[in-house]
Amino acid sequence: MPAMSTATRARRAPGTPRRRSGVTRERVVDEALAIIERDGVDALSMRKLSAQLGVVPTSIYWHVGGREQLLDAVVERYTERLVATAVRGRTPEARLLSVARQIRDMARDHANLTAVALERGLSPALALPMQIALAREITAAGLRGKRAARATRSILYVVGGFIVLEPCMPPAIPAQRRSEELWADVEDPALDPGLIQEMRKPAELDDVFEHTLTTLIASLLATERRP
Amino acid sequence: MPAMSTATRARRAPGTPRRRSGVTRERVVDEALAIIERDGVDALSMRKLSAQLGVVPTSIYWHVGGREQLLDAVVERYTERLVATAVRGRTPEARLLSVARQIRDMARDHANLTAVALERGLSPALALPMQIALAREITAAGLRGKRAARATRSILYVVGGFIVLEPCMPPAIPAQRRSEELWADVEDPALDPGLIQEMRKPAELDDVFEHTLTTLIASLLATERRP
DNA sequence: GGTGTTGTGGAACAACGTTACATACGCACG
DNA sequence: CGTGCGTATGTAACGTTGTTCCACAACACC
Repeated sequence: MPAMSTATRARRAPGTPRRRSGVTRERVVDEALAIIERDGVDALSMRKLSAQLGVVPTSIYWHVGGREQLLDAVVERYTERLVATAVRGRTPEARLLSVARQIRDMARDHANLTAVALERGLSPALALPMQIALAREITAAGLRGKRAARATRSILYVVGGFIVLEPCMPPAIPAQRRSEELWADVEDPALDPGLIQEMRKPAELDDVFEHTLTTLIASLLATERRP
Repeated sequence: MPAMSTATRARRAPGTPRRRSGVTRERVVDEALAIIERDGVDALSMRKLSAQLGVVPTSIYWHVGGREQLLDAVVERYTERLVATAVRGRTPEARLLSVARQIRDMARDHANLTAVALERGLSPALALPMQIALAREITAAGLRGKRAARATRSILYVVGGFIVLEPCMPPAIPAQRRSEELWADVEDPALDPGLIQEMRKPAELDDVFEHTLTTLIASLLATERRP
């Protein structure tokens, strides 16, 4: 079996599918990717996938080595498809925020695939282009060396955190008490009443994202640039 | 079947186990929690669990309603066990950082349970005490109303992000190229060479956490307090 | 003692990932 | 033109999973 990611398909010129079934490793991975993107990882069953390709399960076991390796291949293919878009903004702060938003939007547009990629820990390869995009703006902002690296990682991890956190948030998972409702019962003299009142309103994740990153970026650039 | 979380166990005084098998809803949930905490969610199978309790699977299906509801019960029980520890530090910044660290450490000490809780979206109930702890320090720092709420959520979400992000990081998942290795091939004139050099060293998540939160907290308090 | 709720056990269903084995195809070589 | 070998597919099965149906024992209560 070929099975290996960048496989040497034996003594065969690469990219020649042939054979009567028409099922290629390419097609298997593509179909799997489509299924995952549409219905999530759990919806991907080797049997259904093979049926959808009009073959018996063992065939796709021959092309890709197993479910795990198939998922790896899907993530790999997904990574290849990601393209960088233009960075907007004039000030370094605005440009960094723009990159951060892009990363988050991209992850959100393919939530199911992002989940798989993160679950399998293939995030580094997936995140490298974004790291570079961030690092560019940070360099442009005047940060150097260790301080620049720390700023890059700070922003990257905070953005990544929001991405991974999103599927865990109430709107995504109903049938449980939301944070706002829990705050309704809170009475604490050590807490500002106005704060409590605000916490009882539902949290808009987008707003928190914007506010957090604006604050963080400003601070990273300011603190590090001056001394 | 009782099945419901806060169940009315029919006409029976609450807390009287009886019956010859000795298997109670309590014991089932406890055992499930122990298994998950030790070996992760995937290691929890209804059959193994029942075998470990010396019963046939249908029994535990009677006590808890099914796997999903069992997991909910486990998370609920886990939430009850969480206790707040003392907050350290003199300045508001130090105290906030202390709370943030505590939240992260707590999640890390029970990584498997935290993962389940987040996966099932029961984070709000789990995070409420921590939200309150944060809100207290923020109130003490002088922030009020909407600004205080935004600061609370910013810190909470960043901490939560680091928690959820941790299992996705390279050390947790080997057998793939780490971020540092990928940076080895990066050559970009728009990037500070010192930055690239630093990015080639492995990232210490703890350091990033400390640096990010120190920066963020300082900025949240400073920006909001002055005007 | 009968009666009914409260549990337990046995057996089975459907679906899953995966494997061992046999078989058909198609190209390359003699 | 035939033959062989690697390539690709099909058949059948194993072991595991969550879950349900049904029968039956144990206890509480009237």
